[in-house]
Amino acid sequence: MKSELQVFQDYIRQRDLRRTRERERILQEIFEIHGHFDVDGLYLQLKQKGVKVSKASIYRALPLFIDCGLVREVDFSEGHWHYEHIYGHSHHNHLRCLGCGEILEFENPGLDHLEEQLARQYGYHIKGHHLQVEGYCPGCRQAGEAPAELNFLAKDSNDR
Amino acid sequence: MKSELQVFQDYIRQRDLRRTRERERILQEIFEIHGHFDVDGLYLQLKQKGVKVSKASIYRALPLFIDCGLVREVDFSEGHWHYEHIYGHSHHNHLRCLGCGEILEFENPGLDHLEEQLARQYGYHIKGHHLQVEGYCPGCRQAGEAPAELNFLAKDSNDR
DNA sequence: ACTATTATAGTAAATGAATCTCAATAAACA
DNA sequence: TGTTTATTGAGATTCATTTACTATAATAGT
Repeated sequence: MKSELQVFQDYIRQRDLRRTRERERILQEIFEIHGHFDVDGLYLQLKQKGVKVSKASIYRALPLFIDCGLVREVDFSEGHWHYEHIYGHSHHNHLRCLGCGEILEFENPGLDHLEEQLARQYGYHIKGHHLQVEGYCPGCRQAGEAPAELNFLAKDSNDR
Repeated sequence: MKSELQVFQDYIRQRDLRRTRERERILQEIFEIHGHFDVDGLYLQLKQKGVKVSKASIYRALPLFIDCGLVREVDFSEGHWHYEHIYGHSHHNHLRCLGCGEILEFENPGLDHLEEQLARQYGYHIKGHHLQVEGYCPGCRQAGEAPAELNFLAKDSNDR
């Protein structure tokens, strides 16, 4: 399998773009990160290592990485985007705890089938999907299970 | 079934909050909107009708509507949040065209089962999920099916 | 109804993520 | 080596959202 750097270089080559040490250093850093990241964290992490890259360059590089399938947007929370590198990982979705923010990853092959069905049904050419499930982890359940008097929305039995 | 106004009033009553004409007017307007909306559009729509409500009030009211289950965030695109009213509608997901932005709604009962499975597997108390499928609609397919030379990411057969 | 309390509205200022401008730099290539 | 032009960094800018502040008005108690 190509390395992420090779993928990116191929992408660069096929456009009017240029290889630069900044972009490749940013890409390297992203693939050294376990889990999710945001622009600020990435910037600080590079700074701590003495790598001089401006935030503007990070903001400019991310759409390229996304466009060539190396990175994807995970979610927009806390007022900004969170990303993850996806190249070399099988597609997965996220289960997020609304209490502590913990994020678990899980796979759901059933969604492939759903995509096929949607493609047939609506004539779409499906590119992908985002699925995020939210709830409270075992440790946060008590906090999450709001006091009964707040359950004014008398949902029916398929309440989830 | 309770009206959305009643739901909101119950919610208000059970907190330290107060009923105000502004919030109830905003809520009414939201439920008159077909489809998705954003703060700016909602504000203009109210303005056109001669309703004087500040954007700040809209921004302050939305979290309340979301908290009591009347409204939900749909996605963050074009630099701001999009919402929809959900009370009285069965849960659905979105198929969005990356070309023209068209949004189709579809249901997927299979996700209920997924939620149950995740609850069992990880001990989570699941509150809900967001699923968004992306692709190109029949009219935009040609634009979306990028020139072959750009498919440098040699994906395998489960490419979707 | 009158009063006290305090949540809420509106306005404008503040915040902060993301984008853009522009001059200097450095890839790419003849 | 020289030319072309994409890219960088710094700072300014934009724009959605939040906040501070003061006036208002909703609620509860009398």
